[in-house]
Amino acid sequence: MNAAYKLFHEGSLALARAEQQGIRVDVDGCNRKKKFLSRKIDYLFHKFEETELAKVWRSVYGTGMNVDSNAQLSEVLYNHLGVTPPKLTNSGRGSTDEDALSKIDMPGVKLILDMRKLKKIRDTYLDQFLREVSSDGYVHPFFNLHTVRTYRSSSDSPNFQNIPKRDKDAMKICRKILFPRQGHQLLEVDFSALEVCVAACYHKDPNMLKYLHDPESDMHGDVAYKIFLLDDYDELIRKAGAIKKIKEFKLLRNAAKNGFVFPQFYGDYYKNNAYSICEWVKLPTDRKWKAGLGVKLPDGKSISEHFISKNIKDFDSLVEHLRKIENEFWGKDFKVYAQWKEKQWQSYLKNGYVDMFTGFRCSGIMRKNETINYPVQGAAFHCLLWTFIQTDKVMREENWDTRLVGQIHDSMVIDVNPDELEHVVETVHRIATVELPRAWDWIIVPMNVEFELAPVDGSWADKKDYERRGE
DNA sequence: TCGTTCACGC
DNA sequence: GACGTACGTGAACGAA
Repeated sequence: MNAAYKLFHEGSLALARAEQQGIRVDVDGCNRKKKFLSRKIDYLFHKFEETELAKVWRSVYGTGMNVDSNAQLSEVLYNHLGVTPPKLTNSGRGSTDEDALSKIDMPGVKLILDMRKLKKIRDTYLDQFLREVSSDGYVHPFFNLHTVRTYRSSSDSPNFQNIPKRDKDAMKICRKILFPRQGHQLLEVDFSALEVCVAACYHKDPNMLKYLHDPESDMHGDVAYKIFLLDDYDELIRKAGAIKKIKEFKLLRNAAKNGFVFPQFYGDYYKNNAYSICEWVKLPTDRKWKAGLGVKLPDGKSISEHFISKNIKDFDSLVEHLRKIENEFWGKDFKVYAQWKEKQWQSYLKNGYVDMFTGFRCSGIMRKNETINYPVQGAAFHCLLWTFIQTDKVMREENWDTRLVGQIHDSMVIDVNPDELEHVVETVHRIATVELPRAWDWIIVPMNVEFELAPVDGSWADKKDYERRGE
């Protein structure tokens, strides 16, 4: 049987068993949270009605005024109140997304943003759970393998793959409602840097392989050194143990990782990176910098003062700085990676398709970045799916009481019987890190997984890092 | 009903 | 020298 077909056939059966199992919802808690949010939204709306923005809005639209209408908000803000749009939508009017509104210093605008956050939680997530919960108190999210161009999965009814995580308040409200079966606990298993690992299997860049093979090395930290010119702090960083430990450096490392490295891998370029980096370190992009702006370094010095001392005095010189780093990134540090990207594109232009390691083929009209990203994104998910299938198989063969309940592209969620916890963890760890690379010889880098565990009868919001025994 | 905008995940 | 993140689901609006 064709390998790609077999993976998806077995995958859909394993995912169907997870769907059938489902996740317990605290319906009463969900309703209470909804009421609480509605009261808060009402309160914010009353406060909003006192603002100048609301008064002008009502004078323009009368009884037709609708606070949920972005078209109306855009009209009032940019055409009646004379605010200059910080950015435009695709169709050319002033944008009202969070990024744009957060740049406008008006009390009414702030209240709109606050209301939006709460409405998102209530109307997208809580309503979805209440609508989809079955009479036994469980939701059964669908996991589809037939909807996505890259041969990843999708999820719906309810969507289990976009529940808030980064925003801690939203995370708690939404995840405190999701539970395992009585007497069980939720375990989440995450592949570390899965897409980076799979990409490295395609391009085989020697420098990237070195990073992935050496657990002591730190690519994001190294890039942070370059972007923020941290040589002066070298001794401090090494003495304290790591750039990952001191919170000021940790922020710079995150800025480098999420503002430069990952966007670069996905095909973004230095100017966007400069905006993103400025957002991370809280530097203005529209005026000359002076000492005292932005985040602080551990010695109390501001990032702006530090940049200025390195002759980076404003946004434009940061753009120029990042342009050089980008050139070095692809021209020197990851030259072989860059060559693979070009080869991949040329191969698509010649053949009209690109293939994945896992036997899938993407064809049709693609842009350059897509020919590069699709095979990586797809094959990365297939690593998770293979692990999911094997775990499901062992679960049934050994008659576990534990059940797989969901999957989020590079992680899986398991409803565990506490008596079986250690065995489950060891089994999943073995399948993901030993059996997977053995089954697929194209995997030429070490595979790693991390575990998070919630207490018995705890919610999905209560998960904490979990160390395997002997680690 | 469908396109657009917005917001959440990886 | 210019160009320039990928993949989804779902809610709400508003025009057709």
